[in-house]
Amino acid sequence: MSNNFKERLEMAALSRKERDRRLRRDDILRAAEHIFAIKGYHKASIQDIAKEAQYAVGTVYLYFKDKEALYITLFEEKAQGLFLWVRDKVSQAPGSKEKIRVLIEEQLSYFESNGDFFKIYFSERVNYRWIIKDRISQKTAERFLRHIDYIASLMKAAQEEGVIRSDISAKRTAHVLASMINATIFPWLRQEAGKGAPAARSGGNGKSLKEMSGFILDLFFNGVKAR
Amino acid sequence: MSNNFKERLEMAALSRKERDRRLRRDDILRAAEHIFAIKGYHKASIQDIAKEAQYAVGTVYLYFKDKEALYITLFEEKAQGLFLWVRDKVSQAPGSKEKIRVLIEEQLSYFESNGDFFKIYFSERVNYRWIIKDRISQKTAERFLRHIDYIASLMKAAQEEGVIRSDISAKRTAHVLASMINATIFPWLRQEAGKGAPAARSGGNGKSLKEMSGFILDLFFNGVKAR
DNA sequence: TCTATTAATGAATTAAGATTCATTTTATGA
DNA sequence: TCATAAAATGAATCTTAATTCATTAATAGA
Repeated sequence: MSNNFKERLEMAALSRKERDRRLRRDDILRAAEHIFAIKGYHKASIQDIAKEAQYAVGTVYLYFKDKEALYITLFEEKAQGLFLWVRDKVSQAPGSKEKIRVLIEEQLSYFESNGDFFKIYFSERVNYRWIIKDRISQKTAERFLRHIDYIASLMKAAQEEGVIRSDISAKRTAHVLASMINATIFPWLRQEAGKGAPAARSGGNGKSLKEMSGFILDLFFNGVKAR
Repeated sequence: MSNNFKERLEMAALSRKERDRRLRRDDILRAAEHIFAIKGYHKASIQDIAKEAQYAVGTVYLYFKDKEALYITLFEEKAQGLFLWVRDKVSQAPGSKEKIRVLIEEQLSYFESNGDFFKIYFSERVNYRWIIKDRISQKTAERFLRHIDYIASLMKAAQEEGVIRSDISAKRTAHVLASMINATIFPWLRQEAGKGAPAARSGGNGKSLKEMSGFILDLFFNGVKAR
């Protein structure tokens, strides 16, 4: 959780006690992340999470209202981290085409180094639950749509720069790009799924996840037509 | 359930009693389809389903071993229907390019006329659950991968015909196409999600789902690059 | 019409796991 | 060191909903 500069600053400003509390809370979040990644939301029990974090069941409730709140907090913090990370990197890239390249590359890169969150993200976020009303679905849908809006703004800029076609909706294009990223992760995830964190190791096609960004960029820009 | 020719033939061959039993089973499946679509697997209770089907709770158990079996049966039958439908239509199309067009179009078309299954499919199938081990995840993953393999075979053929590029993996391309279809459904689904079955009505962009196949085909073949 | 057989019913039972809270442990500071 | 407050514990409780099964209703054949 406290993994970026801003948060470290915040931490320093807290009292000893508050800092302690934050540390324990983060222990629990970390444990939850791991358990949710392995079992999924419904199969993960508070017992499992408490054991993993080496606390008693009751302690978990001292830090989180209930299981749902624990899940949502975890998801929000991690997703926030992903989006801040990606936006930061993209903002540093020069032109539109380069921004798109960086977007793809850094999103994959973040996933590659956050194995457990990665699994959670994929088993929930992609879960097109616009239909269903519970709090978790609401939150994940919100987050996702905000990300799509951001990508759409990049697309818009790229259209204005004449880098991509202007005869297609920026938002729809954003959806397509986001999906292409997922699609490419798919087969990679399967082989990695065998065991442990998917991070770092090089996959069946001898490629790390990040290395696939070229493939996505190519397909996104040029399509599949033979030339 | 009994919605195709083959099944109607099978029905005719059964005894009165067996036919009766099949009819009731289908009542329950139909009710389950609706309830699962509204609430999702976990929130849907057997009570809900029984009430919807106008049977008692116990009756449901006369026809299905448990909730999981009910769900899997439903999913399998519907997914089977989708894939048979699509394959049939595709097989009637002439060249590779045309087959791909028909694939996209008919998949959208099937969804458009099977609203509830459509919701279930999207809230479960896309749920990249390679990670998680329960029976439902296994089944949906299996089905999905079989479909991907089928699409990959179309891609392979298209490569051999020189219709699409040969420097990219057919399977990865299949994943990308499948995802593009989903991506396009996304925004459409959101507006439709408001209420009722998503079928038939024309969406916010004034387009029915099926009408979007042109957009997908274009993007898939030509990419987004300005020309 | 009258059994016997089969099917349907839904109240009662189980199961699983989330949540509480009285008790115990640890930390603080006088 | 001791008294007090804060934090942690985990067995007991509560919830929710799946599953069962003794009872009732429907059906079929004699």
